[in-house]
Amino acid sequence: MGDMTGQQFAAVLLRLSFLVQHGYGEVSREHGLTPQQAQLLCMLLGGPVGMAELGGWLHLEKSSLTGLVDRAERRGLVMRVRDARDRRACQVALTDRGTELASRFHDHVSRSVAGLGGDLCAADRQRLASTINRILACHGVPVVAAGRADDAEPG
Amino acid sequence: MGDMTGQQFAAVLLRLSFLVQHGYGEVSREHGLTPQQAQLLCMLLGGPVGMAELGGWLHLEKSSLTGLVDRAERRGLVMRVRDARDRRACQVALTDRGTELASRFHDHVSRSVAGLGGDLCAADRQRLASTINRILACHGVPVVAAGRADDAEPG
DNA sequence: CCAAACTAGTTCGTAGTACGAACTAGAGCA
DNA sequence: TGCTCTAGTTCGTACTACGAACTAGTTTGG
Repeated sequence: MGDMTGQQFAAVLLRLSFLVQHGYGEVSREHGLTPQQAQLLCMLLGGPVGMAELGGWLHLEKSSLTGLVDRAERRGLVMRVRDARDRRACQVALTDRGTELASRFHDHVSRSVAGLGGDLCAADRQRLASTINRILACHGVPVVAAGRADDAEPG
Repeated sequence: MGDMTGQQFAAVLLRLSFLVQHGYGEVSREHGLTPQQAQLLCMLLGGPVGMAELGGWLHLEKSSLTGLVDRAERRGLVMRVRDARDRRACQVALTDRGTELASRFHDHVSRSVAGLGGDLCAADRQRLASTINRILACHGVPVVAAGRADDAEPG
């Protein structure tokens, strides 16, 4: 149990990440969403966002985002709001139905993912979270999923 | 810094997982692979595996796996080996080219993901890994990615 | 021994994801 | 006014994933 190779460390992170993603996908599916659509909705929970910014958050090319938003719009979950200042640009906003679905999804997926660490004691969870937060901070993760850089400052 | 809500805990795990997946996708791309193809190749690094088992590991329906293996086979990365015992079944094995690519990818992605925790001290990395391992063990993660349940017993 | 039931994997149709190149339209500046 | 830049869309291609229906082998029960 002495030193750990980088490979071992990486393998652990990768496995956790695949586990979390799998859970995310399952919950999405239960809500009739693809993981990408679910992530989009969660990004919008804090209010309307421009296409360009959204593309940055999701690491998507603009053409990919157009398609994602198109499909969500067709389903009545989001709408494009033309920007009055710059008539080329538009903001993407949740519809009422989208807001409700996004909230339910966010709630459900949070519970589900939090449940993964169910058998850790509070101290372990706290330590885990704070170490991970240190990693995230170093890699400029302002927002990734399930409710942007939300109003929760753990530290 | 007292108690942490489940939501906060979940958000941290989700962000880490999206960060790791993003890195995984980038490295895949640099090797001319999709993340799915890369994961498939890594699963095969330990030797040929039957379609059914592979589907379980990757959480894929059999028809999805057929397609994934088809495309990898077309690219000359894997091949189907008919099972002599049960002539319905087949094992998927890496070709020489596939083995080389998989090894290079695995090496690269391991370095890249391990690098995410670069500014943690050895003790922190060790503690992080062992806590995550506890989570993984409780959720029966025998193998997820980047080199199955490999010959490395960290504890 | 042979038919019925079962299993491994494939095929097909559909929907969604993601990209890059080419394009439209509006904004901004000389 | 014209030139350039930028926001987003369109289009064509490749890939992902699913379920239903199917093929071909295996196993089981009469």
